[in-house]
Amino acid sequence: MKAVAAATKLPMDGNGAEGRVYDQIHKAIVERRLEPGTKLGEEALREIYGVSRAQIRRVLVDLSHAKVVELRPNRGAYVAQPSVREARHVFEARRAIEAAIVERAVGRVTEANLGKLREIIDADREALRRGDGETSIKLSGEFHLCLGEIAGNQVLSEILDELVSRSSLIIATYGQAKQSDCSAEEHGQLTEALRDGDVEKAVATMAAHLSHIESLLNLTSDELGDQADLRSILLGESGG
Amino acid sequence: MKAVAAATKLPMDGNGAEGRVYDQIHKAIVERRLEPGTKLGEEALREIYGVSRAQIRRVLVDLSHAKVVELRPNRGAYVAQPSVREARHVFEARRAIEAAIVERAVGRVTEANLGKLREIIDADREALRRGDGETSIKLSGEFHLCLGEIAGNQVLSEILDELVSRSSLIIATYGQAKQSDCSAEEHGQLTEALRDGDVEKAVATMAAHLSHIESLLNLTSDELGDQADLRSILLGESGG
DNA sequence: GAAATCTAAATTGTCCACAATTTTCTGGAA
DNA sequence: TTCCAGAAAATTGTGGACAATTTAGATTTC
Repeated sequence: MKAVAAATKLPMDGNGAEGRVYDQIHKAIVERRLEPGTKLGEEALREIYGVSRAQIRRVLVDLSHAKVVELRPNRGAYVAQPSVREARHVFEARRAIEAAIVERAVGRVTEANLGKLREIIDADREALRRGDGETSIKLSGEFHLCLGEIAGNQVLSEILDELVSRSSLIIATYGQAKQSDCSAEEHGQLTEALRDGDVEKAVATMAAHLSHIESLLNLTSDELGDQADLRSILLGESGG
Repeated sequence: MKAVAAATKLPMDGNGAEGRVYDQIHKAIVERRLEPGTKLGEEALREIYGVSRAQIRRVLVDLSHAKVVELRPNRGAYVAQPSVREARHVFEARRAIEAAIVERAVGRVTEANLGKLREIIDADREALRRGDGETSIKLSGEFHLCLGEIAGNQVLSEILDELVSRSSLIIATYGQAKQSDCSAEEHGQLTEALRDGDVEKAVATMAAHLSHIESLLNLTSDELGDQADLRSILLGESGG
């Protein structure tokens, strides 16, 4: 159950102190322990991780390339706050990329692969059962990355890695509090289609799945999620 | 005719000295003035551009994220040498990405867009006529990036930017010396399909076009192009 | 002569002090 | 009180000095 996350080599994976710092910050962002917009001060990070500021700066540059951190010149690094437009574009890109991945995966999937996928789905169901949304989201991402690995195209996998990470940030920004998560069920259907070698069904299921996730987001506002939330809360609940 | 290249904002575009250095090195690599595998020494670059070594290092990190430079720890920066496998994966990824881009472009293209595309094609034909392969290749890439802009999805555009740059490096590494370039003709067909709003034809033309480019490469060897070239030259021309 | 070993030079990696910029704090005027 | 200007503090940006590593060259050995 060690996961699939580190499947495709990130810029600095595990290499020395910088790799460790990169992994920890990246993980904290993707797992939504760091809220979008949070300032990542160099001195604070230096103290936390006990490395030099130069190393922190290098890590922040790498994280900014992964699009989970935004570097504002002379003003520091912040956990990225994807715009509504960016959110839509990311999901559209995922539909394109993952369609291609699923197409390839159908012709290459092995029994071992199917077992791995089912394992992730089961763990996801278990997490949902006990109300562990945190773990569920992580496992859901893992399912997609695992599919990327099965497809056997490193370039597509790396693109997918980035898009899945960004999706986490997007859900953190625009996800509704009360969110019925049907990922496990849809992942199950996808796995069945894969087992049956049914390309069309697999591709269609993936497309529907991604659109479903996107439809659960609050992407109506032109600005940040917070504002939209505020308005809908004030208009809807206390009746102005 | 200023081009479309700087359409999507790269990590450091134009910003200060670093942006200038980034652009110049990136351009030199993509335009094949720097051979794959060339060492990019920090001291040499520092002297050439008259900036500090720290700035050079930052630029090299950025270029490595763009996959046109490879950073080998403790050994320096080198112009990337894509493997055969990577080359195949890049073109496969391009088929996926550009199919999505063309799909979107069909519903959004304006007369002005079509004019711009035809302009690029005409310039390309003109370059080919006078045997200027250098310019032709650049314009060919520009055509694809322009299409990306028309599609209006920033995420897809940025992915495409990277893949087009990498394609240049791939062609530099595996392209045959004598290469019949039909890009302009195929770009013309694509533009017509776009004008007619014929999604299927446009997507099919793009897929065929990319496969055509890939088929002109020498991707038979398991290793670097140089070795394959050497063998085929020795076996084919002087008859061992 | 070829391979291996040691030495010297060159190159990359790291840290620290200082400069430049932004942010925060303070005080005063409307 | 609210707004604005100026000073102080905090933060980011930059360059250079030094350490660590790699590369190239010379010497020795078989």
